[in-house]
Amino acid sequence: MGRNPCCSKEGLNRGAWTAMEDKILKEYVRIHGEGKWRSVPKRAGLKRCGKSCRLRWLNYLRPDIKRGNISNDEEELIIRLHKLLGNRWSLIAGRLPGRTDNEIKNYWNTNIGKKVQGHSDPTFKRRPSNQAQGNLIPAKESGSAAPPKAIMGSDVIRTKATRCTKVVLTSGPQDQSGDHDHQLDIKLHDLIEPSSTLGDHVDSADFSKFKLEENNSSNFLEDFEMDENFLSDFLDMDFSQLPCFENNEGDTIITNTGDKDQPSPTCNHQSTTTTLLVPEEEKMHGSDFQPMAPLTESELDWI
DNA sequence: AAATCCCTCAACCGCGTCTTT
DNA sequence: AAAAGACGCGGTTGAGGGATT
Repeated sequence: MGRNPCCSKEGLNRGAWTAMEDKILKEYVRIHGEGKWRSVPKRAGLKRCGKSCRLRWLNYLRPDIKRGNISNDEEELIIRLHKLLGNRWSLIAGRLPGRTDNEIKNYWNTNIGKKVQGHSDPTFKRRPSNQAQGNLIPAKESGSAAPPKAIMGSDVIRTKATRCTKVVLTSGPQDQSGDHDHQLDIKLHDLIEPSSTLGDHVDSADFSKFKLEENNSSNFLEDFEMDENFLSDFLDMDFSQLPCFENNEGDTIITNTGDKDQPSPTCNHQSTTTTLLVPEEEKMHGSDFQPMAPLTESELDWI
C-alpha cells in the first residue's frame, strides 16, 4: 500500500513551539475541537505538520494536562502498570489522569527504568536533591546520555502494538470435564491479577487454557493468546450494560464496543469490539461481571 | 568563571491500524 | 477488495540547561 509522507516538509516550522503558535493552536481547538489534524495547520494558519499539531495539543496544550512532578503514588502505579502492560505508554497514561504517554515514557526512561534496572545494582545512587524525587543514577555511568535501549529489569514481553478487535472465549474439548463455573467466575480484575494472586486462581480453577504461571504476569499476557489491548478494553468495559444474545450454536455472545467517547452500549464504533463467547450453560449472572469503572482507590492499591 | 558532562523532555520519525472512498 | 487518507503509538533524537570539574 502506497503511502505519502504525512505532510510536506517544505516551509514548515520545526523544533520548539513558540507562544504564538501555541496560542493559535489552542484557539483553533477551542473553536473547532480536536481531530482532523491534517487540516489543522492549513485552517489555523500554522506552519506545522498536522502530526506536530496533534502532538503539541495532546502533550502540552490540553487543558487537563497535569504538569509537575510525578508523585510517588503515580510512580508506583506506573511501575505496576508497566509490569503488566509493558511499554504500552498510552494505556498506562490512560490510567493516570492528566499524564501523557510521552511524559510517562520519558519519566520511565529517565527515572523508573534506571531504578528498576538498578534495583539490585549497588552502583545506583540517588540523584541530587534538585532532580526529581526518587531519581536514581548509576554511580559509574559515563558516556551516552541516551536512555537505555532496553529496560533490562522489567519483566516484560516486547510486543507489537496491535489493536484487539475480537476475543473469543469458548469451551474447547479440554473443558468438557472441567468445572465451567470456575471459568465463568473470572472477575474482571482477575484477568489482570498481579502475579502474586494469580496462583490462587490456578489452584482453585482449571485455567489450563491460559497456562497461567505463578509470578509471571508477562507469561500470563503472552499465554492468554489475545491481544494485550484486551486488558485495557476490559478495564473500560461496563458489563452491566452489555447486550447479550445467542448465536445459532447456543453460545451467549457478549459484545462490547470499546469506544470511551461513546459509553452507550448501543454505539456503533467498530474499532475496538470485544466479543466473548460463553457456553450456553454458563450464561452470566450480573454478579459475576461487575462494571469496570475507572479504577477505584482499592483497585489502585491492588494494582 | 569557564569548560565539560550528561540529564531531561519536547518534538520528530516511521510504522501499524482503522476509516473512507 | 484495494488504495489512499488519517490517526495513534512507541522508539529515538537533540537542544537546552543544570551539575560538576
